[in-house]
Amino acid sequence: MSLRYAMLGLLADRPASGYDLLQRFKTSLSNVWPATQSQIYTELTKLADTGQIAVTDEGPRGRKEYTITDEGQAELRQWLVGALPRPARNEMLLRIFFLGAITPDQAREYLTALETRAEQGLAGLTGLKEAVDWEDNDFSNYGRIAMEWGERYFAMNQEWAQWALKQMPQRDNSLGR
Amino acid sequence: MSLRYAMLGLLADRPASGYDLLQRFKTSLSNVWPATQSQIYTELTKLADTGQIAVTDEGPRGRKEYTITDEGQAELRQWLVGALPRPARNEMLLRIFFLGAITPDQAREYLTALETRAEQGLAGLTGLKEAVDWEDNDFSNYGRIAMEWGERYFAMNQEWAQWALKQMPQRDNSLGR
DNA sequence: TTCCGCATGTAATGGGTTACATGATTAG
DNA sequence: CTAATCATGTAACCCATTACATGCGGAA
Repeated sequence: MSLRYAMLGLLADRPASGYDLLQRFKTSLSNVWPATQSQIYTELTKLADTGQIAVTDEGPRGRKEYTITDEGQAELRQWLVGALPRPARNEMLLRIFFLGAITPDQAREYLTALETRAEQGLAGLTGLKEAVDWEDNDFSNYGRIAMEWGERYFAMNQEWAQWALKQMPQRDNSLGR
Repeated sequence: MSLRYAMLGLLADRPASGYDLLQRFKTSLSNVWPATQSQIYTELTKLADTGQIAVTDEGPRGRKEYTITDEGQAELRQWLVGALPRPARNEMLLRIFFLGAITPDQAREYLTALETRAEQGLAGLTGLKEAVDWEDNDFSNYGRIAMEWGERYFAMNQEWAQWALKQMPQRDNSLGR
């Protein structure tokens, strides 16, 4: 349901083709709202049918460049000021609840993997932060705020995973699975 | 896809009917993996068909109590030691990217609402922590670890929202929408 | 006897993923 | 000429949500 708004949001920043949008989803939005090629083109057609975007240019290879319309802008704004989204499912946490079904060694492996991922995620974000050329516009400014969330999120996860490992019974020398 | 494992996980803890599972989803798992009544009953039928759970008792009003089978246990364990789940979509963050489409005042409202929710979420968890009677078994132990994640998560969100509000241009006195 | 809670099931719709399918341009 | 990239579109399947639909049992 939010895919359409993600697309409207990107098109509000600047006009783009389906292919362009796909690239932007792969880079800046991949961690936040992944979208497939299939989905993007299907949704573009729907949005054009309902008049929220319009083809404003055509290029080689059937390229169609879409621009957001006033109706689309209004729709986007309505979404942004609407009720808070309810938090999504969390598979990573769900697994935690059931770790009693595997051995403590295996459970520790899981927590260690989470710690590693958090560490790498943080490193990745730090790299990205330097790679991006931050401009002085809304999109960049709010992008930085989103990135700050990501950094804090990864840091929190790393610390939590370390804490959780300390809660576990240490060193299980039993053999076999 | 994870719903089946959530159900297997609960049934690994103890046998239950669809109705029982529904209650447990509503209480302990609602923040982590919400599930509807409809979904639970449909999935119970599938799991029974594939032999991962079995009806081990029947009660009044057509009540069927299900127990996890060895095959179900194996399936659950395989999920738990499998590849790390990829992080889910984050609508709350997605909105951040596009806040430039609304006024700074409206954007601040959004951030304030996030802060409030984090604060309340933290309070709710603290209350829950005291309400639950923590036993000395795996399910309780890992439940505590999951709860700790929740506390840290809400705290992080609250601090981040406060930080984000400080980044915003202060006090916009312009009129109009 | 009446209401609440227990208890189960199905159907329609929408969104997401994977796979299938095709073809034009451009750079080397 | 050939490979990589640009570029779009469709179909099948699965999962989740909402709504519909029914009925028993126990307590007041």
